[in-house]
Amino acid sequence: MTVETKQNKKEVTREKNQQLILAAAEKIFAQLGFEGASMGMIAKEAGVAKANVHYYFNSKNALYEIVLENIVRSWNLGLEDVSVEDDPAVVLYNYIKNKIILSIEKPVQSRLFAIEMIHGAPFLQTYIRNESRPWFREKHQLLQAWMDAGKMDQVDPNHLLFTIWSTTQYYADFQAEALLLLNKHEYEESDVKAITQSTAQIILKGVGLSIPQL
Amino acid sequence: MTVETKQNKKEVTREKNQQLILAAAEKIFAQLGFEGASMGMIAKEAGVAKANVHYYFNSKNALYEIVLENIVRSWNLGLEDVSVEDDPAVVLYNYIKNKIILSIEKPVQSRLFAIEMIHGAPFLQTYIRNESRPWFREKHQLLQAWMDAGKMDQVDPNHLLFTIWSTTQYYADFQAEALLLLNKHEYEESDVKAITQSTAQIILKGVGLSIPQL
DNA sequence: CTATACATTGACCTTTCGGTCAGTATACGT
DNA sequence: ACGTATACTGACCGAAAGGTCAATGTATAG
Repeated sequence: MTVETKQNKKEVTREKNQQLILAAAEKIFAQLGFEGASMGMIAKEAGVAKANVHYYFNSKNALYEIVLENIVRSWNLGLEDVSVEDDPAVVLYNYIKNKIILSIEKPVQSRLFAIEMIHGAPFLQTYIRNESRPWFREKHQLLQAWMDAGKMDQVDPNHLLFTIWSTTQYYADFQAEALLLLNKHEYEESDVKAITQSTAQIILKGVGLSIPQL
Repeated sequence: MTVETKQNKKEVTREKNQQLILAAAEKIFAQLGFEGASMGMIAKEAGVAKANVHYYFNSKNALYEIVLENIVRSWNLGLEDVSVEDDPAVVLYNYIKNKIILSIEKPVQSRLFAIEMIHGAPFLQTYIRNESRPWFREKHQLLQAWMDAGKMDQVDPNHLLFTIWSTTQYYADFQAEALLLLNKHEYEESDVKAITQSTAQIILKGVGLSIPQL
């Protein structure tokens, strides 16, 4: 028997219920917004009593904040170990591809983040200021270095990043619009391929790169 | 004295208050979402009694629906009188430019539409199915015709339209994020120019066109 | 086995919401 | 000037929300 495998039943239950509540909260919040969601609905979705949700997470505000920060932490990844030496075409292609996959697989999280931004980032303001901004500046410099080295066109790095984010997140946030206009009930595997191909083609060619051969 | 200038005071007041309420509703709904907004807040913002809001608009649902439909009607413009004979570079550049101007000038409306889509388009579903879809198909054919004529690259027309929408609306919907990362309090005239330039450059070049000289 | 600390819950409290209504004020037609 | 249709409002209602709490159940330590 491996070490550390043993956990007492209380800890297991605690962990399980917290995860259950967090998952339920993510879903309900994204579906109905912060005000539209109720602690009762979250409790029901998680399969626990309402008072028990308050036992683990003091208030609705606290629960919402934890859900949001979890999401931001998992989304703010990508472009981590990249240097000026790398090929921008490969790096950007993979970044776009991963963002699209994330949008298709975790649309609920993307939408929750979008709602927070639309409302003016009341909960995430300081997080973005302190955590996202340094990351953003770093990537700005990386892109600028590539441009200065003549590896890609001169484009405002800020807006290039915004363009990548907006185009990829669109398929999660505006899924309802996209599916209605495409006359589909859900994205299929072929759609994901087409989205990735089209988006990468436009953006990469748009900055003087071409889709890398894999 | 010009004809038709004369209106009785009641009609004037009626029209004025309705507009006041609609403007207030647009603002409050966009700021707080449907559930977050309250009829009391809308009344206060409009400077009338809550019961008076119900006098003009029967229910919160009805008010929200009217606000939404007004927005969609004014946003679904552009690309109207375009034919295959026109230059895609000019047409797309103007379309992008106008969408960006609209996003900067009416961010509240853009956000309200975004919230509706994020929630799965509960109110606008039939409108999009019946009104937007034919428009969408038409523009799809227009783009396809340009591509078949060799006037621009072969790209999925659906995703090209989605790309234009997402990149332009980003600056309204995610204004909080953009401004925080750019370390600004509001967009300036120079930003609008830069946004238009960068976005048009990437997208137009991305589909084999170049920014038209005006 | 027993005591204790933790987990869970139904019942309850206060506040706020959408909506109603009876009554008052105001502008217009006669 | 007067009566009527329209505009407007304060007061009120039931429902539902977030949150609290005392009481009960349950797993672990000694």
